[in-house]
Amino acid sequence: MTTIGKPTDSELEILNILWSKGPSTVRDVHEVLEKNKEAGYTTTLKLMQIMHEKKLLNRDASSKSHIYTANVSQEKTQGQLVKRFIDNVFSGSASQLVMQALGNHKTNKAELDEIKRYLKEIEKKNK
Amino acid sequence: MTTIGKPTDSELEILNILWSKGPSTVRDVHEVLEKNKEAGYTTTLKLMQIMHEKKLLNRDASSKSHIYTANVSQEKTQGQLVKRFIDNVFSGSASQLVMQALGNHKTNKAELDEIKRYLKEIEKKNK
DNA sequence: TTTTATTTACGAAAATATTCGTACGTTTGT
DNA sequence: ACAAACGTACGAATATTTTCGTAAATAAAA
Repeated sequence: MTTIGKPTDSELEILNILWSKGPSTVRDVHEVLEKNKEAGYTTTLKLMQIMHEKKLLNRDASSKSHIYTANVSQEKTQGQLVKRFIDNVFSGSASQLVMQALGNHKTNKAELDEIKRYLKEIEKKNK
Repeated sequence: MTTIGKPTDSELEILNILWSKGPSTVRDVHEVLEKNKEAGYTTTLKLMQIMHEKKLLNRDASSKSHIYTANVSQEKTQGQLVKRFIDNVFSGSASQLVMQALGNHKTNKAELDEIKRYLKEIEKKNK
């Protein structure tokens, strides 16, 4: 298994767009990015080219406007990022992260219920 | 209130040491760092000097070996990092982060119990 | 066809983070 | 007093990430 380096913040923004919108051109992605921040078109282009070199993205170059797709799964990437984050910030303690996340973010009832359901599932499996 | 920029990974390593060991000299910190990775002494020194400039650290320069302490609280810093992380990686959904964290990290029973207790507390407050 | 717009490729500047060498002062040991 | 060890200050080299200008190719419009 080849371990892919941590995507940078900018790369993650692009991955998020591709995960949510599916196959997209540079312009598609750029238009979404522009909603939230100033950015030049060639900047987005360059980033996506680099991500393609790094195998973070696939591209179909058969038409003039190349079409990019994420080449890493959202779940797996999130998992890697969470693991690293827990190690860096909470010395490896997942429960500390969980409590910090629940404490500061005013979580609503629906979310809490979902988490409780999830906890029960885990406990069932652990038996 | 002055918002302090996100500490880099290296800075976070140093903060973690200071949070756990309390007031320390550069050498103290450096010896801990060395256990986990190659690092030159002046590199650690420089980092801590920069962190002092940025007001991340306090220092007492009254003795020859300056004594540094963290100038940001662990809880608050972790909170800021968690918030940013949730925004960047989970589009603001704390519960998604929680489930991802619980799912991948094989959490043991003691930790799960602690989390359940914590959930109950939150629910009580929300009433 | 000629011009205009769109897109890729590419190099390099700018910004940020990390690492280290060296000078110089202070303390410690001989 | 002298040398060795230790510590800070500081500039600069590296590395990494982000940004953008410009040229060349292709497509679309006039």
